[in-house]
Amino acid sequence: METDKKELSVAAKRRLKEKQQRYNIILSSALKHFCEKGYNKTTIQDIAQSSEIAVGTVYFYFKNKEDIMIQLIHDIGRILRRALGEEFRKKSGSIEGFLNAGRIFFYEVCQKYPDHILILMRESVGQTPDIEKARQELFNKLIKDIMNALIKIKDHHKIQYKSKMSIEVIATIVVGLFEKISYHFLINNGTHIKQIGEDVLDFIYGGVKNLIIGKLNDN
Amino acid sequence: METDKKELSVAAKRRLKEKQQRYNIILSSALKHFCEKGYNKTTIQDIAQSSEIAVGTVYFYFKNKEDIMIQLIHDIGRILRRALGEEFRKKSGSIEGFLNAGRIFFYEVCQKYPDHILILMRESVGQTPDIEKARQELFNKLIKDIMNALIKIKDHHKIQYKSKMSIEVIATIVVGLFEKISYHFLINNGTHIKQIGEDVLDFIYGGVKNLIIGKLNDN
Amino acid sequence: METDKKELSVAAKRRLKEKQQRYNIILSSALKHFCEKGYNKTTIQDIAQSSEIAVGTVYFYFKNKEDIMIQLIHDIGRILRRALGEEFRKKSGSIEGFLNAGRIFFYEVCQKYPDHILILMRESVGQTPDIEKARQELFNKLIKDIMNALIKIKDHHKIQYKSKMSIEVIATIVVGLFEKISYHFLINNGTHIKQIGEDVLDFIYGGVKNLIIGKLNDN
Amino acid sequence: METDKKELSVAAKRRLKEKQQRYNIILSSALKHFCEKGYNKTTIQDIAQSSEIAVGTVYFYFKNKEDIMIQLIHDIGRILRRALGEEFRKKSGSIEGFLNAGRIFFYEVCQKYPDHILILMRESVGQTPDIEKARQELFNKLIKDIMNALIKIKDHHKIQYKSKMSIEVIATIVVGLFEKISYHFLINNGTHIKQIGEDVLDFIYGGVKNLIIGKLNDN
DNA sequence: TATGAATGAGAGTTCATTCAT
DNA sequence: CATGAATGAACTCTCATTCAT
Repeated sequence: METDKKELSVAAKRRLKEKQQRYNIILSSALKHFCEKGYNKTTIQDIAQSSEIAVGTVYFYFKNKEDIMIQLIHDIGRILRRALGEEFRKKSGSIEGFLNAGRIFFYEVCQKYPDHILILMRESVGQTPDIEKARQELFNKLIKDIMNALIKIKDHHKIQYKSKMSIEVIATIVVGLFEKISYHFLINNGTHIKQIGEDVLDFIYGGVKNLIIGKLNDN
Repeated sequence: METDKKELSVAAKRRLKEKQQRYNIILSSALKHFCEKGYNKTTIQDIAQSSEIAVGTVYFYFKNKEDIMIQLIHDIGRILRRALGEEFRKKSGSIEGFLNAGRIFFYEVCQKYPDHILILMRESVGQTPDIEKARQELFNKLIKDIMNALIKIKDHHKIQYKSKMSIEVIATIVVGLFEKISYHFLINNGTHIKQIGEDVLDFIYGGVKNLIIGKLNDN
Repeated sequence: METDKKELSVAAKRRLKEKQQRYNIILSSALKHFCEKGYNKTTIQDIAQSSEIAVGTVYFYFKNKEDIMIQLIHDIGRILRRALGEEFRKKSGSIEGFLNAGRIFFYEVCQKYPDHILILMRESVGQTPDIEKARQELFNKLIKDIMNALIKIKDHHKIQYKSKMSIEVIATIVVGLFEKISYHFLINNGTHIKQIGEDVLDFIYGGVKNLIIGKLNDN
Repeated sequence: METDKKELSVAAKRRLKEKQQRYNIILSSALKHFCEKGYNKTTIQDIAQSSEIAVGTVYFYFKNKEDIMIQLIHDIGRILRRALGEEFRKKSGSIEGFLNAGRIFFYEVCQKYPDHILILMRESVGQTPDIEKARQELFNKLIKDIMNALIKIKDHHKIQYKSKMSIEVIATIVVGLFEKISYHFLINNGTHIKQIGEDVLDFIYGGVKNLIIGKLNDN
């Protein structure tokens, strides 16, 4: 009896695991196709076929095609924010931590998840209102994360920002800057990354310095 | 005979003018629809209807739907590069001219052509390979324009850039930065524009200063 | 052993009762959904969900979706024929009993089972051949019930009908008449029911009188 | 020149006529299929195929499948109301004209347009809200037409109706009665029509007589 | 040049039914 | 008995493009 129960439980666990796996397989199939052919040219058939399931099964796991893209954006958001959040926390309040987060994005996230970045920067743009909303929400969250980091920098380094908009401006600039840079250099060609990265960080450092009153003495 | 010819010539002129007008009407109808509904959701019938012509006529003026978007991107490119080019030429080589160009983009182009900017930044993204190509070419030209301006600054101010990539990095950053900033602040809401604009220019100025060796003494 | 058997028997009874309950829950869920959304727009998943069972379980109790509708029609038939049969029997052969049956349909069945009536009059119409068959069979039975009542009236009141078709015509008319009346007045709005009911019965009475030879003295 | 113009005009007329013909072909194809297989089992492909046009062309003439059914109902309405209206007008106000209209429906409309009647009575029932609306509207118009005829009878014969609802009740009954009768006898079998028709009219005559105060002296 | 009816491949989505657990 | 994930055929509808007039 006990073994029976255990076996059942094991079977249930396995089924649950399989379900989660299927979900992930569909998502990564979609990611691959969206990158290769674009969102519009990718059909549900394509996704089903390379996931080795029936078309209808896709609709068991996702509400519709749009929903797949939105979940993908959420995934990317989780990856990005976790990576940046960790780095912000390491040297909380210091400008170094801030620049390190940029380094992480540039050297690690973009290298490890180029497809995800491509989805976020290109394939999810201008599709449907709901996808646009998900994209915007993610960017707004990123901007807020960066604004929080900038506020901590203010307190830690005992500085002031030039205007009440400066924090939002810096955060927005940094996000746009990384968006373009990652797209321009990583997607088109992957050379001189080290040098580019350092230049970008120098640019940001210079930009931030020029929008504060006070000095960023490193501790 | 002569009078006939003259009459024909007048008629021909009128026809030519009408032809040009139709072309422009189609383009501006398309612009409007692409902004409101996006490229994919806009149909040729939509464009024909609001241009008050037949569907078939659209195909006399444009090869296909894709071609309309591409011509639109070319238009936007002409507007943007003319505005920036003029400004670069005014104070050629000086950092002020460089920053002024940014000011012009921010205060004039974005205000005057918000729909065009939206097309370039969002609706033309991730559609077809040829559209993507046109978009990329425009951005590359803008980046090159800026790189040229930066080279002139180098000569004029007698400075050096930190690395051989710096010029390209700065140009790319500036384009991406304006892309995000214009989208984030101008499209979403139009408040505090003056303050934001100055912060952005300060940021750029700081960023550039941090990527050069030498001083930007205003001659 | 015996106790075991008894326990089993109790359990079996309970299971049997539960089974019957499930069957009824499914039927009433289907009834509700068919009325609200129509037969075609109602899915098995809808029915399963509001019955709080799994989709597969529905197929244990019913052969298929069609079967659910057919059982529903049988149910409605049972309700209707029981109510009318009782009334016919009470004053067997008298025209009063005949009119009373109409009264019962109008004042009691329609009030108590508006959803069932809606199913019979609208939602079961024009769906599948088998459903149509079940519907027709029910109506034919009703017509036959009424024809039998009319025959008894003939014998009891010692009258003749004008033609050999008259009985069938009256029966058919009465069914169609109630169908439309119930739909028009009870489903759309429930006002003036008393007055309408009396008018309807007067109409039927006048109609019947005009199709017989002899007098309907209430002896 | 003139001949040219005339030829163009002729061509234009022909094209317009062809367009109207296509519209009618689609409508009659749909009518046929809806009767044979029912609304749900009929596909747009079916209709397109037997109209010898492409699927897309159907959507040039009709908004969607629902729209085809609704236009069909409108057609039926026009046929019915024209036939009845003519008859009502012939002997306006007399009970004979009223009964004659019934005769026309029974002996002519049902014989000439059995498929249309089947659509109205069965295939259009319980499909979509908009179809149901069109159906209801038609029946309501018919009921109103009959009510108007009954009012004229009141004035002409100088009679009163038993209650304020009587007119609406009679009209509703008559519509429902013909609905069922036509369906029961014409669709199932077409025998004894003459006898049935007379019985039905006698029934109606008796019913009406029993809901009025005064005498229906034939002028 | 201009027209607009016609095309038809192809898309997303639904859902009754099955069956291994 | 009950479950619910999986199926896949079938449907409606779209729309860029063509071409006879």
